[in-house]
Amino acid sequence: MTDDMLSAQFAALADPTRRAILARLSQGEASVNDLAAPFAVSLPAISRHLKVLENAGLICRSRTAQRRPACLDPHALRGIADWIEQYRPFWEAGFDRLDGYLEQLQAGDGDGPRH
Amino acid sequence: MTDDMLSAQFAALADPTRRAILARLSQGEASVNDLAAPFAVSLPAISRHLKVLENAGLICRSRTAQRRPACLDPHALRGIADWIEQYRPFWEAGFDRLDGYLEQLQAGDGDGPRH
DNA sequence: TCCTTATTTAACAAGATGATTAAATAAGGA
DNA sequence: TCCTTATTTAATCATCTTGTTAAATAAGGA
Repeated sequence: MTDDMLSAQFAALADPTRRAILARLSQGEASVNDLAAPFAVSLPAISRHLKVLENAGLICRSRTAQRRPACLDPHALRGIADWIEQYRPFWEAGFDRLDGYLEQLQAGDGDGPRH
Repeated sequence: MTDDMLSAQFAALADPTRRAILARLSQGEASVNDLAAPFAVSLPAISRHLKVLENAGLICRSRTAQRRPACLDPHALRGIADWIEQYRPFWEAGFDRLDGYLEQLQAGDGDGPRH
C-alpha cells in the first residue's frame, strides 16, 4: 500500500455519496442507473464517482450487455484498516493508560507509531 | 459520529503531510515549529493543516507561553475504525466465502452493510 | 517600552473537485 | 439499418484546497 494509494482511498471515502455507493455495493453489484436512483444527481456525476472509487481500488467494474456493473473490491479497505490499526492503542487506552503507553514508546522514524 | 464528521475526518487523512503530522504526534505533543521542521512547507501551511486536523476532531491544542502544542485526540480515529469495521467481512472472507456471505445478506436501507 | 519568538490571519494564485447539460459511444433488438 | 437503453466524454462553471509572502497578534524577557 503506497502513500499515494492511501491518499486516494481516504479522498475517495471523504465524499458521502461515494460512501453510500459502497454501502449499496456491499449488498451486491449494481449498474450506474441502479446506483444513481437514490440520489439527486445526474448519471454523469455517478459515473465519475465510480471512476474515483475504481482509481482508488475500492471497486471493480464488469460488462454485461450495455451495463457496466460495479462491485466492491473485496480487498478494498484492507490497507486503510491496517493504517488505522496502528493507532488503536490511542482510542482503546484511556487517557491515564495512554500516558503509560507513551512512556514506553521508543523514538524512531517512519510513517506511523512504533509499538 | 455524523456523516459530516466522517467526511471531514476522511478528507483530513487524505493528505500525506497531515498523516505524517499524526504519526509524529503519536509520539507525543509538538509545537507548530517542531511539526514544520521535517517538511518543505511554510509555517502558515502547517498551521492550516493543524486547523484541518483540529476541525476533524483528530487533534487538540493547548497553550504553553507562546507555544500552542498539538496532541493526538485519543478518541480520534475511533469513528473511522468503526465505519471500516462494517466492511471487515469483505476483506477477511476470500472471494468464495464472500459469495456465501452475500447470499445470507438481507436487503435493507441504511448507511452501511447489514450483518 | 522595545525586542524576540511563536503562531495565526489576510490576500492572492494555481490546481483539484463536483456538478451540470449536450453530445458521443457501446451494445442489442425490431 | 434504425431505434432504444446504458454509460461515458466534453465543455463549462462554481467552489474548495493548498501553497505562498507579508502583516498582525500573543506572550515573555532585557
